[in-house]
Amino acid sequence: MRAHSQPTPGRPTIENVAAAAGVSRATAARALGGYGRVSDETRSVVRKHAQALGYQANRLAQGMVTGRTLTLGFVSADMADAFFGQTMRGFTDIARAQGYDVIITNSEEDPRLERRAVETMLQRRVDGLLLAPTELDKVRHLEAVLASGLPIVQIDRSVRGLAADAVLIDNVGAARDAVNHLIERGHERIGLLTAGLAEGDPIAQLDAVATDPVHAQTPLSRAVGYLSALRSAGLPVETRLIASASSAARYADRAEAAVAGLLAQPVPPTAILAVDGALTLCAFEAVQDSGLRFPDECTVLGFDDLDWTRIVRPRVTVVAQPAYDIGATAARRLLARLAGDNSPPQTLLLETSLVVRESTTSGTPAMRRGASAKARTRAASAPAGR
Amino acid sequence: MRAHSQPTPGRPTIENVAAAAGVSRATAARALGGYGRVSDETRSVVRKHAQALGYQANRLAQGMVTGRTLTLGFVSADMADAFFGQTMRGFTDIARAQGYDVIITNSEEDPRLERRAVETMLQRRVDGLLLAPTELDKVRHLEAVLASGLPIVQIDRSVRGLAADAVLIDNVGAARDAVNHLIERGHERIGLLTAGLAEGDPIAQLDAVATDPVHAQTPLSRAVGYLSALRSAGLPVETRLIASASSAARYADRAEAAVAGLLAQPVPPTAILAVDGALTLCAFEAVQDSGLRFPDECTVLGFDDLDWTRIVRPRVTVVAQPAYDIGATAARRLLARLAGDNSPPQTLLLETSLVVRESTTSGTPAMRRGASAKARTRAASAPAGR
DNA sequence: CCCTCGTGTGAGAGCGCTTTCGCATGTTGA
DNA sequence: TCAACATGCGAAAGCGCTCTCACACGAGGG
Repeated sequence: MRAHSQPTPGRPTIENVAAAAGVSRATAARALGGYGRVSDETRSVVRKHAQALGYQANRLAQGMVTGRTLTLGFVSADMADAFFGQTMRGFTDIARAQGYDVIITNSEEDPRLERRAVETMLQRRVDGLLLAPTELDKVRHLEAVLASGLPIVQIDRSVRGLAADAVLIDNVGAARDAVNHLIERGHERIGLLTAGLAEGDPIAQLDAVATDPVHAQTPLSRAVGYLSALRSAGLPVETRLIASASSAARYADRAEAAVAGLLAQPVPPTAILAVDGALTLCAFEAVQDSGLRFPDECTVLGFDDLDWTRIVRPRVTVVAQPAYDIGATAARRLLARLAGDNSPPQTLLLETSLVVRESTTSGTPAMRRGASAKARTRAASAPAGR
Repeated sequence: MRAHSQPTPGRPTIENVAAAAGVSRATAARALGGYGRVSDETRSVVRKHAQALGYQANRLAQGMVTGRTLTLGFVSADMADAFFGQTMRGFTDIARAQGYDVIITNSEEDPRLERRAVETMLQRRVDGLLLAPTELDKVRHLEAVLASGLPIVQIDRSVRGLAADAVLIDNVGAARDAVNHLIERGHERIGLLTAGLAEGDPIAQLDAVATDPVHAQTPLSRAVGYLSALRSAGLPVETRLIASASSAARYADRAEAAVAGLLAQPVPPTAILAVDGALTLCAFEAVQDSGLRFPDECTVLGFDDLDWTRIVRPRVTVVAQPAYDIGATAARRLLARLAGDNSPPQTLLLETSLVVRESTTSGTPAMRRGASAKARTRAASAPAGR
């Protein structure tokens, strides 16, 4: 009763097209799919009828039989974030050019959500997966994914021991360069605003991270660069110049409180390095509200070249990440894997650039205060050695 | 040869699970899918084996037979844009909570790309579609989509005569409120930075838009609100106070040139209303570079409450759009349609808020210059009447 | 003139799943 | 004790497509 009274309950199928064109299903499929052999005449007839019927191939069915869905998955941390927004754009631009569409989800930096997201991607039979991993260790579920033959490309961070490509920046080097720039400008008392440090001695933690900074949370790798630059320059490393927002409430009040702590010291830093976009914003606001003259008494050098850093006056020197290129490069890597490239996993480090602006060059640099601060500092605390 | 020697060429199927559990395919499917009748014991046995095998249901196959893919499509204009980023977030958050994943594409405001994107979504058999339409007229392809039974929800703009839900803001009202705020603060010479006006008399164009501002490009609807506020207040409307970036290179140099034109006038405006996030940024930078004192000699009131508007000093008064809520509301609307709601199409107008900051309240308002400017203006140009 | 070959086409299997239908049980009420 | 029914399960169809295989046909070589 229900079976045959609805000849076209939904959308036209290739069967309908074939019937209209007076050929078999197989021929119609060949004509539209562009494979096998079909005469030119048949092809154009079939196409005409497909057009007339408004036929749209069912990609689910195609995927079932070919085993390819022409779909990629992207497990981002937060797609409303500027960095990931740019990355997504780069990724989808390249993917689309090759006929791939992208399913995008947020992990919100929550391992449970990430795991669920990856499962969904598997169920949807994506051809490849882009991932900003939340956990950098003991990630058996990702290894299982790779084992099943699904290529993964990581961005922004990279899981230790996972045999998957990664597209990153040189976090340690970028932070080191930034701090060196501050040192060249005469700063000797440089604060750090990072995220994800646990309770206890931050320097010990960072030295632990330093043994393998590539497989660390981004803010910590950058913190390692900060430390390294100070040490190379022979500057003392002070625990109380290191502030960290808990990674849980990373972008919230914790960061504000952390910076406030830095600035409320008897001898505040003359510069603060903030290691991601949100923290940079936070540091800038804190300095602005602290009563210290920006940038003369205390300046900020941040990560991520967001709009506001070049809008405020004086403008803010930042480490710019090639976010779009990270996405684009990751897409190309993934597509290469899909095309059969099975060379050993690569970790690509993209170039960052230090965008020097007035916050670190304008007017009187912090040298004057820096010098006096330095004297007091030396007296107050023993140089933090190794 | 190839047929049976590879028992598990890819991932385990429900057949494998059934075999392992010693039941039929049908029973295994029932146990895992949570439909039909299965004994508790069988269910747990099947689940155990599914777990052990790492079974992941094939959503393609499920989609084929059920006709539902649990996938939604989102044709955004530019996912790297802050407004759309927030909207996406709201949309996906709500969708995911109901088990839906989202395929996201950019139209780049290009009708051709939009059309192709919509086609892809159809081929992928999405259950519903979210769209920021690029063309607001003669959109037969969207009508065809609706006719095929696929629900569409529009955001940010709305196609004339399309029987689909839309989640928008009251652009005219928001702009009018903004301009009224400026007028209350004593401004009488208010410039407009919009986009998408063609060559020729801008006022005539806007009056045409005013007959149906809901189905107009967002910047133009807001321009209509600007005009309306000026007229209600009895202020003259001057063509040369209206600047427009071409919609093609909307966010590029054209906008800069347009603002520069505004500011280079013998008697520049004391305030500029910029009708979207990018234009606001542009206007702010232009004023900053113009030599005019901001905000005393010339201030800016913008759309979209982006980071920088509250970072710069003095901070900038803006019309804030509830971008996240737009996405979330649209998702709820779409899900309601999927749940069977077939009431007549709704157009939901979400509330904007005027975030008043120092750019329009600080220090000496522009009244002083405004007064003298007014005198000169009246002399120089006839009041632009209807 | 027959055999081979290339070309275009159709028949049919099968991708992994859901869902209907019917059958074999076990349970209940008269 | 037997009809009536609920319960759990398996067989099999079918979603829309791709792709292998076989077949029909005409052209060309021996």
